[in-house]
Amino acid sequence: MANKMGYLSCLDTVKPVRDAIDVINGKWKLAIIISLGAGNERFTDIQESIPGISPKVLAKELKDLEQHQLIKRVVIEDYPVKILYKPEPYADTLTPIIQALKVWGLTHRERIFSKP
Amino acid sequence: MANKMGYLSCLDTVKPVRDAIDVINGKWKLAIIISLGAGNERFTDIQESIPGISPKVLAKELKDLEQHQLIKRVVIEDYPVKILYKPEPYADTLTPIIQALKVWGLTHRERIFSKP
DNA sequence: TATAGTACTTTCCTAAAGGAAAGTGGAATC
DNA sequence: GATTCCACTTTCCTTTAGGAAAGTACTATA
Repeated sequence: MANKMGYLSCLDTVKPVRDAIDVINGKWKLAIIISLGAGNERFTDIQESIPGISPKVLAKELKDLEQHQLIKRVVIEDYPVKILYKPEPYADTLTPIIQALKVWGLTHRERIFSKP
Repeated sequence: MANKMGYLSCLDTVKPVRDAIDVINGKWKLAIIISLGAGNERFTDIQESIPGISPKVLAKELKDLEQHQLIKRVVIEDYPVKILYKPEPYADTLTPIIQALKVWGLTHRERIFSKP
């Protein structure tokens, strides 16, 4: 039996792209990964390195990223206790995505400012 | 004067990445670009090629993408009138992002299913 | 004793995203 | 005359994202 669809299938690309988007969705997740990648480890440092993020949102996104095994929360039993967030090696696999978005964002901004 | 920040700056990456995310945000925009890239042009074809998308959402996202000059809406004055959506050349610049997301999505899914 | 820092949580609120279902208006087809 | 196709729109509703501001529990420091 022949298939009856009049449209062209694109599921082999749409589905994995959607899977990726479901993990790194929202305004903040990649920014947090980038900040950790730059070396920030403390809650307050991460917060200050990302302009506009509130502590509530940061706390929630950190939990999400931990669940996806992209970062880990490390408790250092000093006095006082220190809490560090570190990227897991798995977070490195996001580098191509971050790079592609960075390049595109830069040229897009150029385009917008150069042709009004 | 020295700077007083205790955190590491990552704005040179965070800002362009956020710019890009602001354009391709949501669950559907990249899927639509992919569908058009695969050759779908008609509203109903696009809708059927992307499982789960509703006509309301599709109509809204198409308008967004047109405003960002990533696609164009073409009216063909036949009887009856035909409406075609075509990707602009600028949409091709998203290919590296789509590719990176596709690759990541595929390996992520493998990872999830192979290690429970 | 007072102030400051750390890592959050809590409350309250608004806006945006998005799903479900039905409807619309024309033209074509049965 | 009725149904179907196309490209949407409209309405209603729920969920999610996210901002603002204040609070908390602990410790350290002046």
